[in-house]
Amino acid sequence: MKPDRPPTDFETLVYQIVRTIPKGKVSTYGTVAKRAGRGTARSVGTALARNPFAPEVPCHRVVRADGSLGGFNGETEGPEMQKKTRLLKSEGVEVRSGVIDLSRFGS
DNA sequence: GTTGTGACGGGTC
DNA sequence: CGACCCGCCACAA
Repeated sequence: MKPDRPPTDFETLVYQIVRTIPKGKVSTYGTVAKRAGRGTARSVGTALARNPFAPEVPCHRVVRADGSLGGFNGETEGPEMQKKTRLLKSEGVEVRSGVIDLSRFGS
């Protein structure tokens, strides 16, 4: 199991930015990093991985730069669609083969 | 202070 | 196309 650790300033900053993502849209780790003005996609991914505010911070709205879902949920075309992907679609994001059209949903 | 890891990104093979 | 490599920054040991 992964022991919980108190979030640092950088992580809190990332959570705050991700939390501002409008429904039906998605952002990328690189974009969030740019918004944070600190770190890069690597650090943002690590921060979201430790996201202690699961329902509060829509980490599922954050995807990779290529439109791939990322580590939170990769395979969507299986017999049972993952919850996060389904939720993403519920938000109005078109997820095709585990890939999102950033051309339309990239905030 | 140094090393290793990670929900990434872009480039190269 | 996919697979592989290096570089990036933040965090833990």
